[in-house]
Amino acid sequence: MSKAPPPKPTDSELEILHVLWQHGPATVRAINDHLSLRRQVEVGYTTTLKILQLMLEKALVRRDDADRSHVYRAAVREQETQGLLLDKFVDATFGGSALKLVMQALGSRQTSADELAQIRRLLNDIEIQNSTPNSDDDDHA
Amino acid sequence: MSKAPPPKPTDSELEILHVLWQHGPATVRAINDHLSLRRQVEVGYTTTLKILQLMLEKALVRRDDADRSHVYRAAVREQETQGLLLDKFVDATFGGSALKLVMQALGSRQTSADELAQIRRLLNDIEIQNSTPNSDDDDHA
DNA sequence: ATTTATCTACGAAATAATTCGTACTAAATC
DNA sequence: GATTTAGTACGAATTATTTCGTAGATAAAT
Repeated sequence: MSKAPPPKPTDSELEILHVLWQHGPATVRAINDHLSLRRQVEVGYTTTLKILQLMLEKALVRRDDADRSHVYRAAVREQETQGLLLDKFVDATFGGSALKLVMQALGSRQTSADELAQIRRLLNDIEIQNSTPNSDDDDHA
Repeated sequence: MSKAPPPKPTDSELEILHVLWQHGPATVRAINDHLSLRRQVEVGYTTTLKILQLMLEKALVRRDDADRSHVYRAAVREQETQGLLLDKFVDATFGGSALKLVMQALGSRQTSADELAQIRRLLNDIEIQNSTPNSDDDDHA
């Protein structure tokens, strides 16, 4: 055995992952600049560097150290990571019920007609898939 | 100024709140028993006690210390607390887009026909409200 | 009346996350 | 070539969270 799955990123790590997902591979300097923009208080350069080094150990990022300025890039996918975090969050906050989460998200918040339409479309897709055990594997009654 | 809103509960605190929301006011002993059931490793009694004492300071719970065994009860509502946590989570994980969260929650997970129906009903309600600006404030009946 | 059990209070260790300072190295500039 | 600039590495302080041990008090049991 060799590959443990990458662990859940912390808040700071997630913030960095967002930058990498959005802008692609980047140097510490570039990442730090992005972080400092989206904050009220600037982040210290070595703080960002340190977190990236820890993320490297955790295999959340990879780095290219061919040049003096190392270039970091995300080693985990956005959707997968969000899904992982979502699972934990649903368990901890909504006792594992994704339905409750969705109801809360939609109910206690302003949702535009356009967004509602997108969700309806998704619901339709899901129902089609549920009622169409199209090929080999799936539920059999 | 006097009332700061109660802060975001930590994971352990949230676990205790779940017990209180579900079972109502309870002693440390009773809470600790519930926690120990839902775990692989038992929780130390004084651990639970300590967390409850911290929660009291944070105003997340109240306590009745008339008897020797103090009785604790939640001081924050389930929905409000979940909403608070949800907001933070949506910001940190989905860049503030509740839509992305809902799509992810519904898309990457098995959702039953019954649940889908409930969500549809909710969507209908929301659209009715959106298209019916009946009056500025609709609170209190 | 002792002893035992149960409870609260509190100090403090262990762990994790965040932050930054300092040392060192290498490139760029003068 | 010397100095300034920009980078990495790493130790360590700080803060938050979780955990538990121990002391002291009170009730219950013997």
